[in-house]
Amino acid sequence: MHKKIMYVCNMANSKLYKGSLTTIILKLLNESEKMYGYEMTQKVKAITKGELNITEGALYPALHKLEAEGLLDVEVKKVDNRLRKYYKLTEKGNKETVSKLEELKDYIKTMETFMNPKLSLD
Amino acid sequence: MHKKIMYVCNMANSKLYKGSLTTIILKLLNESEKMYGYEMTQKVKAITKGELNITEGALYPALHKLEAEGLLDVEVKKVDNRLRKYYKLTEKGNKETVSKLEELKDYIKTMETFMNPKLSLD
DNA sequence: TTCTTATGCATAATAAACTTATGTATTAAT
DNA sequence: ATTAATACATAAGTTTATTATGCATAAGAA
Repeated sequence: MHKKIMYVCNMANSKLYKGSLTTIILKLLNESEKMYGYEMTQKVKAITKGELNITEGALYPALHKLEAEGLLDVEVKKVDNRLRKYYKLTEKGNKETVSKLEELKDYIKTMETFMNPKLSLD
Repeated sequence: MHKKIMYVCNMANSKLYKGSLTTIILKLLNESEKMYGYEMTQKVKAITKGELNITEGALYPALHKLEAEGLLDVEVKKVDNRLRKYYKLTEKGNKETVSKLEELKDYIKTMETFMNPKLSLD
């Protein structure tokens, strides 16, 4: 291994508020039917124009956890002599996706209410 | 102590995305000039109509940390024979408030972009 | 052809930021 | 008289991320 610093460009980081990652994964799979881990990191980067960077150290354990909870199914494939683990939502996963998306929407609405309060409650 | 279960009504919880609390505190002090801890928990509850409940176990350590970082100043007062620790923003705290609010706005914008992508990037 | 970057997975150590569960103490309400 | 509200605090444990590695193949640049 001749790796020196493989993390050079960490770009003033992307502040992932803890708790969002699971929702992000579920949302991706809700749209794409099936995806593999690396693909998710690239897609998130593309959609958010580089503002959100999912680290692999967070992503893979999160995927394993979701699988263990029965929210995801896995299917391993070999492409170009490299492994890919394709994940897709189970039925349980679909339900959880709905509630997680609802939860995020509520959170955003709440925080916006908080940031721009309509009436002062002093 | 005759305390049995003081946490009974935990109300389907309030999902505070980790990382938001500091921003919330700074925003409160940015508007109210000076506040004490318990007052913050009540105000947040009121503004968000009970959707956000700051727990004391999170709040007080957070306040101590912000003070240690020089973002807050403290002034202890005795009201009705009970202590109150009034916090207010320092100059450094004012600057941090601006950047934290900016950061939250960016996060919300990014997540909205992610939830409602304008163009499909498949 | 050799080095680097990109693709693709994984995990251990650490840190941050919470929740949960307590503890103390005074005042107000039932 | 007991409970609820006000007001602080902290320790233990959990969750969830970052940082730092590790392995392996393929593609591209030097």
